[in-house]
Amino acid sequence: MPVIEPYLPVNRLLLALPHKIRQRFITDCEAVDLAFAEILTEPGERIDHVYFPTESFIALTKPIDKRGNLEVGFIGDEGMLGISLLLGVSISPLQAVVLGEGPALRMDTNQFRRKLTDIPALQTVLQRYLYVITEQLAQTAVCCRFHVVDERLARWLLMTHDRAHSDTFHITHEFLASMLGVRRVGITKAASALQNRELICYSRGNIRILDRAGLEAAACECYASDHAIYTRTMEVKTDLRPMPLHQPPLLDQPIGNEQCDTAKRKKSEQFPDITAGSSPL
Amino acid sequence: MPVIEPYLPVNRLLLALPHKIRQRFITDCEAVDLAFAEILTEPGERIDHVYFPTESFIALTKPIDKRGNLEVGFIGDEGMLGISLLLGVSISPLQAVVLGEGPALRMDTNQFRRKLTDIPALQTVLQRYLYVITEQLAQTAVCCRFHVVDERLARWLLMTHDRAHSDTFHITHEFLASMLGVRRVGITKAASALQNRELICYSRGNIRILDRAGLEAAACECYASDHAIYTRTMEVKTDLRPMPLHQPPLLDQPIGNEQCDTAKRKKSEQFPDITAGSSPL
DNA sequence: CCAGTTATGTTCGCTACCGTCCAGACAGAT
DNA sequence: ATCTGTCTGGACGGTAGCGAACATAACTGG
Repeated sequence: MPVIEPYLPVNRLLLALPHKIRQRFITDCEAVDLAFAEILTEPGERIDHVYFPTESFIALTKPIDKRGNLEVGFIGDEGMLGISLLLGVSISPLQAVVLGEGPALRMDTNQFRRKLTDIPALQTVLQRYLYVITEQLAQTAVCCRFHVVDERLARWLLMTHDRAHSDTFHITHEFLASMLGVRRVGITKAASALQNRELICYSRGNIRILDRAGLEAAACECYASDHAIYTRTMEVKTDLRPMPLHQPPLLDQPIGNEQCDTAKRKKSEQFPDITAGSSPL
Repeated sequence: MPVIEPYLPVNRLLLALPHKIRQRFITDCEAVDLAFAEILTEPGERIDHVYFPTESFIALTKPIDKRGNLEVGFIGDEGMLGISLLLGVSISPLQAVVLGEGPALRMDTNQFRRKLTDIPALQTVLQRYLYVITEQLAQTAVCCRFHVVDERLARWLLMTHDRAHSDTFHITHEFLASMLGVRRVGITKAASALQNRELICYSRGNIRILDRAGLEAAACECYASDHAIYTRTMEVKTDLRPMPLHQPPLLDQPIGNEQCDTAKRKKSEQFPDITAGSSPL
């Protein structure tokens, strides 16, 4: 029984904008449909558009010496792709690949930079979002070092569930393996374990979340950490009118591609689903 | 024969400032001496001061469920501690612990925020620096996942060498183990291997770099990546007069502590020592 | 110079994951 | 109905790192 929450298909970062400005911003965006496995940015290449997923979601991955990739970040309707423009750098640091097909809003880089200048509240919310991203990167490093595949897989499934707006989604073991930086067999084994515990069921790439609370218990504490940091940082109700600062000249010289705790939470209500429309920033 | 480069003991980020402004900035700082193993910030706590190391250097670490720490970032005279203030967040995301004792410049948080508003060039250079940090976090995640202790140790020694302004420094195996997130035994083994190859020599915490080029060959490509990203991002000669933007309200509510390829480079001259005074931003 | 502390070296069995290969199972196309 | 490609499951030996314990060695302060 898939329980699909009623929600507004809008990016939640944009909910921080005053209503009229938000409407204007959205109409200035182009509505696009992202296709599964589509690559939106490559590391070292120029960013042409920023993306605000609404029902789609995106993985940020870092390629590594022929041994495959490692996912280091998730972007769903709680985030955006292209945040480095906030720092005046229009070169993508990472690869961005579409994990969940669906609609997104996108905007031309130059227009986005003008919006940043014009809309203080946008800048504020994106600065906080960037802070969250850096926290998540550090969390990912720790997770990769200390946690076993089973826990990491559970975390991954939860993060996907949060952004998929559905209890089912399509991801093969092979794909999962490249996200987590392990062998496909490792995923098969870990996924079997989760299936035996009746937390998920899957077949030929179709995954269904059966027991979300159980999955949260099976995941490492990194999931809870990420969640806590997001809500703590983004949901602070402060006035979004800032003091004047400056915007730097854009750094956009394309470069080569050569670049290379929480105590275990007891109950799921400690982690309100960030996909629920319940918590506007 | 330790070769100590002649250099100006000033933080290199500040070299991006026009001379007079830089002098004023430095006189507005407090000169402090950092002691080994001193903890400057704890995750989740308020940032009181920002630090610009000149001859000291600092590790950014993330504590993890009782299994110890993991270092996710280095701060020497090429960087600063407290960069999250640039995003309007005065809560430290990470723990900062002094690795190399020595002098640093520090400034009160509020004064620093005023400086950010007043000095466009400062904001610009720090935005780029933050971009570099995020890249390094992603690199660290990948490194932790894919590379063996020997390579990671070599990388760590190189990064320390870059910031220590000396061929010798003091770090015990125990301490190193907590930085790399491995057992002390693992460090002992890896360090013995490096010593047998006559790349380093050490005794009771005193480490001396004997063969820097050899160490670079022994390290994973992450070292080269980090280096390349730093120089690419920071050394672009652009005009540092920006367009007007805004500064957000400060987010400073303290929170609990519960939070939890480059082709292998052939020659060392591809990696000019970033500690050399040679490359002002 | 002895005793206590700190730093390093070594060993044991154990586990998670590796690289590789093969086998079955299912879905859609011909 | 067979074929073909995709997806999943299982098995092989090999290795890096774990946890725990113990053994030196060097420095430190009486």
